[in-house]
Amino acid sequence: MLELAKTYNAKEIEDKIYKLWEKSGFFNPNKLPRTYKKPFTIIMPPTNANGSLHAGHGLVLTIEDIMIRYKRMRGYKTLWLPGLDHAGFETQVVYERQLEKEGRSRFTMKPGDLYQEIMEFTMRNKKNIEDQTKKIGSSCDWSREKFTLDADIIKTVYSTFKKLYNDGLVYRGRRIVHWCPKHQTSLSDLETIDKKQTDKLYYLQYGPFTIATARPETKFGDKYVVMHPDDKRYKDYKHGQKIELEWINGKVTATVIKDKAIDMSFGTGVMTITPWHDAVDFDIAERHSLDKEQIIDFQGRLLPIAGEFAGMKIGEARPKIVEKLQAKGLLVKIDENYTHVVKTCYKCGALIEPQIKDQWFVKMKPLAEPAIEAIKKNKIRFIPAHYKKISLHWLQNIIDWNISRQIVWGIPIPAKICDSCGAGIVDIENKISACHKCNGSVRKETDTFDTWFSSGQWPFAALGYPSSKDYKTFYPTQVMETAGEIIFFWVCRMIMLGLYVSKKIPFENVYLHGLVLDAKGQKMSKSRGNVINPLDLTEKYGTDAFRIGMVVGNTPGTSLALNEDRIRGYKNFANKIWNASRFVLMNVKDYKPGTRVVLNQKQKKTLADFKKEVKEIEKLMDSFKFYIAAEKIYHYFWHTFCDNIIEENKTKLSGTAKERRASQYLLLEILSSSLKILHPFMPLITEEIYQQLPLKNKKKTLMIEQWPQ
RNA sequence: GGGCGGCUAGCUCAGCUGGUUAGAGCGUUGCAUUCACAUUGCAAAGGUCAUUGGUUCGAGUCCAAUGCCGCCCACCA
Repeated sequence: MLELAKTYNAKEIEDKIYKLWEKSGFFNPNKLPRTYKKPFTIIMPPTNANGSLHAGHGLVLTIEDIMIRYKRMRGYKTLWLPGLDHAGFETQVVYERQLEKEGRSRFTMKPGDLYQEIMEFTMRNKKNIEDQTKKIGSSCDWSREKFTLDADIIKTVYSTFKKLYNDGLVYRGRRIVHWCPKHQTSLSDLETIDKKQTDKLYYLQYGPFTIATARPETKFGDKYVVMHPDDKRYKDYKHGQKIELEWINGKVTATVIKDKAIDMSFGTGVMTITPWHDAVDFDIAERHSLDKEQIIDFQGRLLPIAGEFAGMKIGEARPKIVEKLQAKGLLVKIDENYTHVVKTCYKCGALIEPQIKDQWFVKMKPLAEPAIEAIKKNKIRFIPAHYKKISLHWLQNIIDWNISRQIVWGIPIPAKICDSCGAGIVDIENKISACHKCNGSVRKETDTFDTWFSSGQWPFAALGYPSSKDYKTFYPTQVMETAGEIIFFWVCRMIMLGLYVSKKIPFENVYLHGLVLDAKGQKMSKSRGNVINPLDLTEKYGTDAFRIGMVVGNTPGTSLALNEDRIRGYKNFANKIWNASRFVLMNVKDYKPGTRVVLNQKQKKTLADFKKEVKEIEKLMDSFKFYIAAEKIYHYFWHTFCDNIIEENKTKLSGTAKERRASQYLLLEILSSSLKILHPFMPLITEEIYQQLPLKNKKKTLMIEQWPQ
């Protein structure tokens, strides 16, 4: 039937078209015609399985689908592999909030039960996320969908862990970590947020010295007093010298330590250290092999060393301690306006309490070096380019990565811990029953991996490293497209782990999009109540309008203010496409595809101009400038094809038979080719119209049509 | 303390390796309408391209400095 409904209704066609594609099988590269040889692969950033799609996902899916559809039309064997991320800590936090609402707590549950519940929660979300991904029109290969907790993925993650361990790049270390007292887990340095705040700075009398501190409640165990070796004010005190002095809870013996980490211009140039609860102090203590003592427990309460204050929360204890110090005449003065930076948990905002804990660390410098090398040699192209500098800067200053988390929702760390010497022994087969160092008894490690440790291996793991056919065919991949926000969390780590395990860069291009903000340019958040659900927009304006609206003028790397008017404008465009196509279809009913026609000079030029236009768009697509390409197509279709070409040919359609045929040919030619170049951006409407067009050598779907030459 | 962006029409933003009267969408104003489309057409108004200096025959585009705005990184108690 060469007819389109009088009015365009996105809802009526969208589900139908998606089903048509799924049925065609062409999402799966193996089912593409044989001529599609050269692989083009994008591994989709695995979606967090803890909620539903947000506007950012809408952008990810749109941009990646544009690349995939374009390359498929250019004859590439395209694979777009979808995935789901268990998103360890993120998901557990979401689930814990739910538990809280129900008046339950993870700390009173059996770990196994909690794990089961979160797994069920995740599986419910999985279905939801898949349906939503389809609504965006994503042409990904569902037959290859992976989940970060799939058995084969865990196997790969374990073998990487073992390899790192054997190479001496994983160690279990008693080191200071970022501890969230609310979530009862350690975090990596990327998972804390610096917060500026103004507190009181207390100057305390410590024997002959005056020391400054913002945290008097940590000072009970302080028995080292540190100063710069070049500080002339304290030249009479010698390194290692012992001093008897009266402190909060009685007499202590302090030892003088000289260390260059001290800033002579801060306060009095002298400080005491609390190695258990401060990273700088920890380093000083390590350098001089000093004792370290825990003052605050993991729940944030003072330990018996605090004497009468034991058991108190630090917030409660602080004023009382200050009171006592004052009573003892040890409080010199208080600076009320002391502005400093504190670390907070990126999820709950709780103050991070540094703690010393045995954790699994990955030595990063040896992993970073090959990555730095590859990036410097431009083996990986960053879009936009300035991310190259950003990545290099981070990699060059990288510190060891704490990959253990004290949560149940994740991949268990396959290891045994020695009860007597505390050694950690990697034990993937779960066979080791005694410590290889001291022969002590061992217990199973209960920590899980940082979720980024598994997602950092995603490109090769999801493709079935090391021996699958897919891995051999599709790896390394061509493009990694994700949010610029997670360049360190994810992209850099994928580069490092990819190079380390597979010996290859995991992707040739990194395309980083910016944040999607609300219409006013503010970050979307549930608490602000300004979250835009992409599916509301596709519902209201159609998926195609949403998609092209998301990309036009949206430069990679910069944030996008998602204004509804923007999407509405493209709904009008979809309507324009529909009506122009309807007009052409109405006028070609008597046209036989393949008929010979004679074009006049003007028509020949029109065709030639169009070809030039296509070439330019092609160039833009090849250089990842979708934001310009989309606008160009839009402009051509509306203001050249509709406003000029159709108008010019209207009279000829009612001219001589010869003239009519020529115009029919021309209009059909440009319309069908325009639909092809529009297809990556607006796949649903273009497919629907394509299905109605009278063409010679028509393909089963527009999706596998050749890009116009 | 380091680093990275941005500053172009009322609003949101394009403008690649420097080259004729600086662009788009939305908005605004006027006119048109039984023609595929009012989810339309035609036309118009609107910009000292943050500032200053430099390179150049020529700069929104390159260089330097300055000023705002935003972001990231960093162990100053």
